[in-house]
Amino acid sequence: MEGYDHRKIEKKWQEKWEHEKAFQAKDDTSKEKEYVLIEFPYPSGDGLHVGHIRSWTALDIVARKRRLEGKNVLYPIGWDAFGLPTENYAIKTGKDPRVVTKENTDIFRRQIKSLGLSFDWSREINTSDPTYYKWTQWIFLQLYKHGLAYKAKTLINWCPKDKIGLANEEVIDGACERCGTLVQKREKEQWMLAITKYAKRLYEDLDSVNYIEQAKIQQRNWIGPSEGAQIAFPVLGSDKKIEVFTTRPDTLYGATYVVLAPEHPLVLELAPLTKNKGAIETYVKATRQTSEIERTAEAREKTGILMEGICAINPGTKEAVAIFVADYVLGSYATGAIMGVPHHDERDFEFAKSKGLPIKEVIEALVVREQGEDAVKKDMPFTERRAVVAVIKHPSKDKYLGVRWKRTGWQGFVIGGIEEGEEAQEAAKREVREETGYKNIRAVGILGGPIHAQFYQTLKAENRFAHFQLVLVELGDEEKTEIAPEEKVLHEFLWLSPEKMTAFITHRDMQILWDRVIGKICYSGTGILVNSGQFSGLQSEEAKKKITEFVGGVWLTVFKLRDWVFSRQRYWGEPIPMILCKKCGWVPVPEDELPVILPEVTHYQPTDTGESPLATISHWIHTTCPSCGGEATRESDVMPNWAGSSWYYLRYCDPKNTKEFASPEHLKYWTPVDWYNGGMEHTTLHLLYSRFWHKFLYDLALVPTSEPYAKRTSHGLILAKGGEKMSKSKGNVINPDGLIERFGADSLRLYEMFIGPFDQPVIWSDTNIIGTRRFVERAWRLISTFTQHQKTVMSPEAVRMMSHSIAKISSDIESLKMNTAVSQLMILLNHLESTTPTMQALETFLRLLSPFAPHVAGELWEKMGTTTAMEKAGWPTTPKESATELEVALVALQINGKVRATIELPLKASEREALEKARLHPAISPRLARGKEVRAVYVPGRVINFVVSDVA
RNA sequence: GCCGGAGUGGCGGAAUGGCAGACGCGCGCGACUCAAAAUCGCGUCCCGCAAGGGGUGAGGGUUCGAGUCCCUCCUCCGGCACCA
Repeated sequence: MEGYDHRKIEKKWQEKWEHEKAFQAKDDTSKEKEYVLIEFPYPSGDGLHVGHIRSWTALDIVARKRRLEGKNVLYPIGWDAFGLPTENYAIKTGKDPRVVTKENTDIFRRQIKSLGLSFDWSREINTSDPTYYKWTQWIFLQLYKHGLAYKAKTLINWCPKDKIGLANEEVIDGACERCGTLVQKREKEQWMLAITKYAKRLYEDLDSVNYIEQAKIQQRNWIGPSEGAQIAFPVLGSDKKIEVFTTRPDTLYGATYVVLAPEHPLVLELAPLTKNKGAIETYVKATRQTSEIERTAEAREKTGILMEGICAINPGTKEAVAIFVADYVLGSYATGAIMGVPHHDERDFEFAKSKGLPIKEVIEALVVREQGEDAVKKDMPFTERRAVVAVIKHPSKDKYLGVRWKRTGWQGFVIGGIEEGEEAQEAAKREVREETGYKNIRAVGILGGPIHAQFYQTLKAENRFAHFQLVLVELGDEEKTEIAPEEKVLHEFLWLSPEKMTAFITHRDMQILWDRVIGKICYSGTGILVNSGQFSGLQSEEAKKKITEFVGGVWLTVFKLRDWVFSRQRYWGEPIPMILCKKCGWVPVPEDELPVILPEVTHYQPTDTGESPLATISHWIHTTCPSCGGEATRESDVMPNWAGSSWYYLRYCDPKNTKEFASPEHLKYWTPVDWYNGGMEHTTLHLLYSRFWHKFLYDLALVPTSEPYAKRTSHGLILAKGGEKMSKSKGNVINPDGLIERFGADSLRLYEMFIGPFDQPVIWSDTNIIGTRRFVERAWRLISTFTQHQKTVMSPEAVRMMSHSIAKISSDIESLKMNTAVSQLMILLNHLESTTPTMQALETFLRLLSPFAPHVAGELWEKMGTTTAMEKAGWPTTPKESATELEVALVALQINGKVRATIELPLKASEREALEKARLHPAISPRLARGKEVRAVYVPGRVINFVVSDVA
């Protein structure tokens, strides 16, 4: 027997696949296609990461299975080559980024091939290749021509030491990634892409795609729609209006001030009308210099400045309200201005308190019970009741009396109805005496206004509409009188500290009242309007629309999503194909002059002014205007590295096309991507950006589908020891080359699939790879010693094992449960080893193994001397009429849910037969005899459970 | 704070509401060997000699039966975070 030599075998098969172009996708539209995609890598100097292997092997298994199933598979690879690390390396070494990229992609290509990944190398693309970025620039021009690319002033991250603009991902905890200097904000004109125009569609169309739920949720949160009203507050003595956005127009009558964001244009317009213009301008300036960490620091006190001498009119109350400028209001969200409603918004409450502004209650809480046995019954009238809630303070300690109702589990306070003509305080005293027996009530006071609750009163079988008044009761001492016995059994009492009480309370209405006792006055929920003119008495939902209408406001949806800052003051990216003419303004480069080639430079350092190194190349920068022929300059900013990756999956369909980014025929055949796997870290940037570009191209009828990816899955990260991310700087990166050399690509592939649930993060460990290596060796030993003397007919047990394995592995691959698929392969091999397998069984095993460990499977297949080529043999399927008809199964016998024995029973056994047999079992019959059998449950093929009372 | 995900042996982890710990790593014992490695066999949740009992972050609930479903809470991880 020849030993298993992974080096020899893997080299042989990799050469064979390369030579035969085994994985080239044919543009053969007569065959059913499958487009399987992984995120193309950034070719960093670190080489391939074990994390790449996890994702790519999983989809390689999918691609290989699809080929065996007869599909025409496109599984492409390329390079997302533009980007910061290469540029930073170039700055440090002076080496041309093109050369660095070439070196790195060579390393990646060699490593990928050594893993036996079945990529179609004939479609390899590179985003930094002019034949590729020509089309990236072309798409940008289309965006510009359709009004989706525009220039705007934005704040960029500026490192004052390196004198360089930083991308968000280079800012770590508010400091420059390289030198640690605190990052400042600097204003700069930048190209922007109007992704917000697509916000609604990007949000709604998530319903039409098969993404993992978490990715959908994250994108939805990121896009962040929010419905509300835009309401104008006129500025007194001026024709200006402050437009605020609010989701709670029902609280308008409680708006006691308005706030403008420091960036709001009205700030500078209104400042001259104020008495403190200078101070306002100083505040605005100061905000801009505040660093990111300071601004977002936790528990930071809200700052702001009053615009003295001017005020606005609350369109509801018609009263004058103060105008503030404060940086807790964001300039980039909604209208950049808010109305301050301190009583019903936590942030406004905090601000109003620090500025001494009026706090006005306009909503009384209404809690509607919607689930559980006391949920409001629809179509049933309400009976109204007034009630008191008595919060009783301990005579000496800082404790309050908690009440637990034994029957329902309701936990709260002493509570009771107010009788006809009774005062709330009187009612509270009476209830406290009756329920608790406390005699010496020292003080009683009403705390705040009423709150309301709607629920179903189970005892009386009616819908209740209760109005609670909170009464605070202090005791003189702990002396008690005996209470009525029928009261006594109803509840128990506990003295609780304020913290314990917060956890003790079970119902929301009681929680709201308790909040008042511990000083939380602000209530941000909905309820019934008060102090709101003609709207008083309405409920929040109804009042929202009515008040908006009354003050001439607009009901609309705003999004958290911001437009995409598309400029980078860098070198290693696609030049933005725009020209600034002194006469004509911004003029796009004519399409027939594309690509605008990224010129070679001598140094890659950005300039002191923060402009791209391109700005210093005068022969490139100075050009003529395509429109008027006059003097003009090129845009020196480049695109972000999200640009090339926003459409690369389209280029794979037709990578050599010089006339179009891809031909309509090829796109029609190959798109959409059927299965796209990538990291969760790309959910809100890359994935959203490419959906945006795709939808834009769809609107121009250049792509056939409205969504690029039909299905999206995600792999969990592979972490280094201690749960840290692997990075070169921490020196904890695992180089796969050594593992492939020692254990072989097949063992490594199997190990990465076996390491844990595919979608969860795992911590890398070197020791366990020995397990999959042993598995491969055992398969090798078993099959390479195979002789023709083997049995030719499978035992029923073998048939069962085989069909179960086929079904399990097939479905596990589809749901990326690769760890249990490998486990099943191991179980199957264990079985084959312990029996005398048939040739057919061994062949099926190899076909199941081949997507996971293609080299060794191919070699053993060949060794078996099978006449059909493995690719032709196809993916195994379970025989239609399997042996399940006759099957017997192990059935657990339980007494009161506890397993006492196991017996073999035919699947088809009737309940009577099964129970009869079970009752006779030595572990069962004595136990049945000792008690009284109440009932028996029979689940065929699974379990028999005897419910026995009074078992001794 | 808000939105997700996860808590199961020494470790990675299995388990359509139906025999908890599959499969693998590690460990222990044995076989082979002069010996070791490799390989093979057996064992390996906890308490107990055993019979038996206990056990899936904690506490309740639903069910004949709960790791799995419901409620309350704790811990860890990820994302967002003054979004009006």
